[in-house]
Amino acid sequence: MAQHPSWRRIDGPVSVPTMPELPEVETVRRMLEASVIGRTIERVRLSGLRLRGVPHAPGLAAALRARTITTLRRHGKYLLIDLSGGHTIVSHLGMSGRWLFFPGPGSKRLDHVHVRLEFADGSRLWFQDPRRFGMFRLVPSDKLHEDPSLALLGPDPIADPPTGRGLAARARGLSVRAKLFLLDQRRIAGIGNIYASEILHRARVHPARPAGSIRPAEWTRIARETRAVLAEAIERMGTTFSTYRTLSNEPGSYGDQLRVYDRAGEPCRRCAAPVRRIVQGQRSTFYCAACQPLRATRRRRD
DNA sequence: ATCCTATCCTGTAGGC
DNA sequence: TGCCTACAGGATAGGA
Repeated sequence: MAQHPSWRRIDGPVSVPTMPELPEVETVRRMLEASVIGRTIERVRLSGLRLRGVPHAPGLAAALRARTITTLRRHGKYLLIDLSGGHTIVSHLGMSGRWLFFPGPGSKRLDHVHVRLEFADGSRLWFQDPRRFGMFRLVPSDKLHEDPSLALLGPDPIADPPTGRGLAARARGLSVRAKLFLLDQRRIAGIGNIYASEILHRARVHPARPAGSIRPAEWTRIARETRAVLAEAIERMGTTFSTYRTLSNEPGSYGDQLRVYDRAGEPCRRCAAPVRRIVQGQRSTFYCAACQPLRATRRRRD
């Protein structure tokens, strides 16, 4: 995959696109990797507000201080920031979380910043999250597998690309609907509401199909489109809606590629039938009734 | 096993 | 122009 220019080291204030699903978190990971590896935390300021309804652990600031960032990893939508001394920051962007990196010293007035890390050279890394659905926790690195949020996660589809055979095996006998199957982080980690609709549209599988009724050839398409959609979205630095943009940071451009998401009533890009919106699990699903029949039909080519 | 609802939150868009 | 309300959704707990 071609190295995107924005993944190089950044010289201006940096933040990253949302809405955060796997491709957006991977974009964050790559951008931070280019900026913060090897930096040592000198000062820590916390907002004191709860994230995801949970207060910061006592001693969090002290535990972060004097630690050096060694590695940035990702599993699904979780970003893992390894520190010297054997601890790892487990972070999740929730709905509105953002990481911001400022290469130089200075002060900036900004609302909803919950964690401010200042490095020895004056550069700064901030975690901002207006809606506070996000997560920022420090966990012993050797206990990550016991972490309640991480322990149950399914395979990451980038590290461990799904196959039709594998998905079909996991879906055998299940009545859960296709869209909710893809959304369930215990089955596959990283697919959110936008990409679930996109994957099923490209795979031509109706979102309300019971997972156990989906045929092997259809699972093969779902697996292939999962890999393709995620790879293309990462290439384009994710999906960004118009509200989000910063000075030196391009927004993700995958939004231009969306075929059904948020396009209710607009023509399907494949067959021009109007895109439909339904609600599954209290959230919107978008699909094309013509391209994604509710009943499996015989097709010329799969 | 699965479904449903509620919870946590604020910014945005729509109606009037 | 401003006020009000509905809506957006990731993870998770609890009840059916």
